[in-house]
Amino acid sequence: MTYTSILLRLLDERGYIHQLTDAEGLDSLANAQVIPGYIGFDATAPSLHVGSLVQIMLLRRLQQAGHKPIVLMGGGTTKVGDPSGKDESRKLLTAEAIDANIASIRKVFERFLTFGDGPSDAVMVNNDDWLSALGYVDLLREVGPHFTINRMLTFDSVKLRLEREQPLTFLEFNYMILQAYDFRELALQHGCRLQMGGSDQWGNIVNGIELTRRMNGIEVFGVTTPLLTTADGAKMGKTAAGAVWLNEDALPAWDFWQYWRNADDRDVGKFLRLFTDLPLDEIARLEALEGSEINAAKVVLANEVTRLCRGDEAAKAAEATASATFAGGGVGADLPVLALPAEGIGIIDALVGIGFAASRGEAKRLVAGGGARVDGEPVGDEAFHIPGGQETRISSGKKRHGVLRPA
RNA sequence: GGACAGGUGGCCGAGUGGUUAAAGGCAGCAGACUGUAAAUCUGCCCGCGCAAGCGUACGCUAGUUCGAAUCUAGCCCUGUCCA
Repeated sequence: MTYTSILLRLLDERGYIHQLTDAEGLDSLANAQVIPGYIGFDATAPSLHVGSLVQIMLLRRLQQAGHKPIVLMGGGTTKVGDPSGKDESRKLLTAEAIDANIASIRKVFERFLTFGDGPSDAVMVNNDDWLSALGYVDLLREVGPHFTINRMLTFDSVKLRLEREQPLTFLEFNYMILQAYDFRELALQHGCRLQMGGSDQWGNIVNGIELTRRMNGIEVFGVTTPLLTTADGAKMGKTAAGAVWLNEDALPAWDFWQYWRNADDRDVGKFLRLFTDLPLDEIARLEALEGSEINAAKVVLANEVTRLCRGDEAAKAAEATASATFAGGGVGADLPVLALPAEGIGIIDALVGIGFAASRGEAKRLVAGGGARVDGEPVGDEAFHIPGGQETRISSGKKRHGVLRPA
């Protein structure tokens, strides 16, 4: 359908919409009022990673369209221990750890959203505030009658596990009820009318909509985003170094920038639309670049995403490092640095010390395989000694570079 | 509580007494080709050691054996069915 509201047009043309519960209803509501809308986030780690970036940008778009983003932190659900990660039971986090995680995660949201008291200013809430106060019997009486086991069993999240004969605990089974309860609570407390989330959240969102209507007669809406994978089918956000964290202290800006710079050709347009504020005609131009020219578009992508998430300076520094390192064959300021002792250092120790190899064995294999370079020259001898006294460039493969600098 | 089937390296999954640091696949790393892309081909892929080798490792704990991922007992966990 053709949307008339600024919000849905914006979301549609930039590729955020996978499913809508009631497109027309939401469209006309968006024309009529400022919609408070929320997305829930985990508080299991001190930083979110790239996998959550679509949702964060979605809240940003909501605000750009004049509506009110609500960031729901799952402090209460995290307390129980998020069971969604298959069979391994996670360590339960202490309340203090969860609060610290939330504070840390908030720093990233402050870059993407404007917080405050105004009508379209963002707010952050914690479901611990209401979930922890719930009594079990009260919850059962209040919410229990609105869910049938029959229907709960039909949800994909449940059905798949049963079909595969994988464990599904009662805790997990109840998770959807708590999430549904969140939506109703936000509708009452904040006038929230919209929940957004990944496509895997569809069931939970629908439950929340049902529950809110049944208990309070309020009509609320849901939007899901497509499941984001890279063009070769992998989940987003994994690299050699591990997850691509959004927080600066969890992943240096240089590595963050590199992640985007190395995007698959086929993903460039999609990423530009989802993760940057560039106008669509500009994106269309960049996306149309062919052959090696697309690399220019990747640099723009890396710059823009890094700027949003880490700030302008970080983005500029990363780009400068990239051109010095790759185009100039020199060393950029953002590269990792290892102190070079006056007497020099062995190649193996250097590789391990700077973090290019996790163990000495791995470093040796790297050297044996021809992947280790010193000042651009391949080193094939694991006994190779790097002399001290002068700044030296060390590399693992063609992409990971570092600097040995005299102490 | 009972019967049966299971628990193997980041993941999946072979392996029923020595030749098993454990097939194969996926993921990952590196090389070649390129454009810091993809695809393809090649090599690597527990730790320490230059090496011989040593240390860890097949749910946990005790045993049998010259020798165990493989056999025995107990325990823990998961699934299916029964109560």
